[in-house]
Amino acid sequence: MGRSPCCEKNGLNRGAWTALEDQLLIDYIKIHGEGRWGKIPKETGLKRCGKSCRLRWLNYLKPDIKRGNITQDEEDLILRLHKLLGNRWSLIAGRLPARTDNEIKNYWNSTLRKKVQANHSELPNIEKKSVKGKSNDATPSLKIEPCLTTTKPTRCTKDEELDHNTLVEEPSIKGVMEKSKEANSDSRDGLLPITCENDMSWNFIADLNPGQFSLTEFLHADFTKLSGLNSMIVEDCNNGCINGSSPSSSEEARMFTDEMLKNWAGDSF
DNA sequence: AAGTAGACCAACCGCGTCAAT
DNA sequence: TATTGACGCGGTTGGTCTACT
Repeated sequence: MGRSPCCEKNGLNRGAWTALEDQLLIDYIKIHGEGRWGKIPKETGLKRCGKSCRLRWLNYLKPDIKRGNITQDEEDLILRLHKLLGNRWSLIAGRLPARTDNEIKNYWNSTLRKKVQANHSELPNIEKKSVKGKSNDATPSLKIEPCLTTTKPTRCTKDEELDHNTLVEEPSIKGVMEKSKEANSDSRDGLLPITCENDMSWNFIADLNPGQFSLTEFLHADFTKLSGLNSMIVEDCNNGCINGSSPSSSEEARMFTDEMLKNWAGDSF
């Protein structure tokens, strides 16, 4: 289907927003609330497209946004969530109160990725694999891919939401395991083996209600139920799921180390 | 002081999805 | 059922600042 441009580009301002533009947008949203972004340029006289207005509001003007000074706790959480969810910035941001997906994405790209790469370079057997058909050169390009990378987000359809709600109401590990088995049984397109990387059943973690947990609650959440998942991951990964390579030991294959689970679960683990 | 490289981050772009018609 | 507009997302770009030579 054809796709029309989001807005007429002629005559629109581009680049940094001015204080006046910000004020116009704030005033409009104060009166009319969020949404109907397409109407904003027409009704306020702003020479910006609706998309720009939305982005500006969500990332900078919204009153409850916290900017800069990402704490150690937040950084730890971003690292864990990124390992869990991949580049699903909006989901990660949903677990970090008052942080935007754009800020987290930028922070990851500018700061955390390097840290992760530095850490991985100290672990010679993990992820540092040569590209098929090419030998490692002197400066191998280290592409750190999270276990659950999905380059494009998948949204919940209504059916999936139903599923998700069931899981939330009855968050038993059994249900999760069965869901995982179902996912394993219908190999997508008949091509992809179900792996840590493409197993959509992990969305049950990704799709916990945003705002359901505060940062502190998330960090202190009861992750003991994940121990069952952890063993599944070990099983899957021992079958060679991590980016197609076989981990050298089951310990390396585990998404969550015992220490991580212990940390997350607290003393009750 | 001038030039350059790298880091940071705000904003833009293209695409997938949803909902209304 | 097909079409269309709007929204939301992740990836990318480009401007600005800072450190270094």
